[in-house]
Amino acid sequence: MLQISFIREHPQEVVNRLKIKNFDASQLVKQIIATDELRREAQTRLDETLAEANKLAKSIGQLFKEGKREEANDMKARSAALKASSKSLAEALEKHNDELHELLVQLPNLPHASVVPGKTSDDNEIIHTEGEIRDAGEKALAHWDLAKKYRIIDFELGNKVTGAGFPFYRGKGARLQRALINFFLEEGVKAGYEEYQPPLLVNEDSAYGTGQLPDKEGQMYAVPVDGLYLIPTAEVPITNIYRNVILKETDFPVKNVAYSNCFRREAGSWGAHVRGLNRLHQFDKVEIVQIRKQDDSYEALEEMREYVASLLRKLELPFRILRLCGGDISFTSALTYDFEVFSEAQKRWLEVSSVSNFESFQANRMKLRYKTKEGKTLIAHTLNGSALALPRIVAALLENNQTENGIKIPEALVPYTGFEMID
RNA sequence: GGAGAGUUGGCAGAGUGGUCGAAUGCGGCGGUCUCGAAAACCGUUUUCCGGUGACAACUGGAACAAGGGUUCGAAUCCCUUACUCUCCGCCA
Repeated sequence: MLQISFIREHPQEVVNRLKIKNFDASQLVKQIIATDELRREAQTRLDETLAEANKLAKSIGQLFKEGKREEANDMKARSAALKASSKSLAEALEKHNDELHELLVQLPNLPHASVVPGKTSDDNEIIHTEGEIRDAGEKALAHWDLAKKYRIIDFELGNKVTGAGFPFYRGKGARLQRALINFFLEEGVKAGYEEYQPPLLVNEDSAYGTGQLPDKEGQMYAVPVDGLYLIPTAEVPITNIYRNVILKETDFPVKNVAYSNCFRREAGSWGAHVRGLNRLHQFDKVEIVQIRKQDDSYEALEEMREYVASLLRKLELPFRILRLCGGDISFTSALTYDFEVFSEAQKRWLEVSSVSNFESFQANRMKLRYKTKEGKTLIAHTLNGSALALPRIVAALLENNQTENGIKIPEALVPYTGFEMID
């Protein structure tokens, strides 16, 4: 959510910058400013009425003490009238507040100056490519075939027990999952992140805080009887730690890493290109979250980008980094880097990580602030990134490392798996 | 799940209808003292929304778990919800 004060002072800039995201904000901004004006008027009138009522109540008390009962009773009548009008003013104010809020949440975050216009993912800029792409040859198997051949992931069994998109991992497949999770967490801790193990279900306030509600309600599994939601990413509980919090300067930088299962309904997004591990309803992911002061959040973003690159390097996977164009960047993000690894049997790039700076967009909605040395209270900046999501990493590891004798585990991972080959 | 008690400022903890945004202690910040530090002493210390004015300042309103109610007036009385604690039951 953008700050109302910013919109009020820079309406044209908001409209111009949102054009990069192919979002026509001109009407919305007009409505927001008009509603804000109504809201402030109502606030002023309510305050005046309440001020009078407060004064009156005080003098009534005084009169009672002095025994002037009759005068007091006269004033009571006036007070009652004030009460009625303050009530209707309060209702009007609340209505304006709600309306304003409803309008504000429709406005996407402003893109960073480096974000280029564009319509779709085809317009994303490839800013870095690294690693060797080998020709896996005609006989190369896709990961779903490899999974079956080595009996390490069982999709059919998942279908039977739960449904599509909920596979079983077994044997060395399960151990590979566990190894990757540990590897990612250990690397995160080494890089200065504090490890958290969050709840997998969150309440409505939390789902709202990071913007899953109301925008992406249909994407989350819900437990309505308890008012809870299954998290689509650890970002939700981890960022919500700081909901309604005012940090001190000395608390910075906040760097957290968390592993969680992630649950996504992915309604209506199934098809041939999402076979196997390419898209799941339940998957594993290690997430990094940073909270920064306003002046160094972009340094943090670059640091996170380099960190994610270092993970892929250690896993010896060929990857590239994209800077998302205005049309592909998310509603809440100001600047996003996507990481894709090349899957040699499918012969396509698979997105494995998304690293974003949300600037104050999330923090404003969550009321996450910090106090400067001078005593000013500012909205913090939030950033997060996958580091990393497992399924597509596993898909690429299986496909890229297949040999006649089995699947070779990258060296960096062997201490975690305890084996060098899946065979 | 049953019975009872509770939820106040960063923390501890007063406050049972008006003088309470809220005592006191601790912590934090600034200062005096000191070569420096500790101790002591002095001062200061929540947040949000408005208005005037604009690096300051002044001023109105709101918030004592959340929401609603009673009352001229609520931290204080009533109701609902959430959470915490104690005892019992159940249990990985």
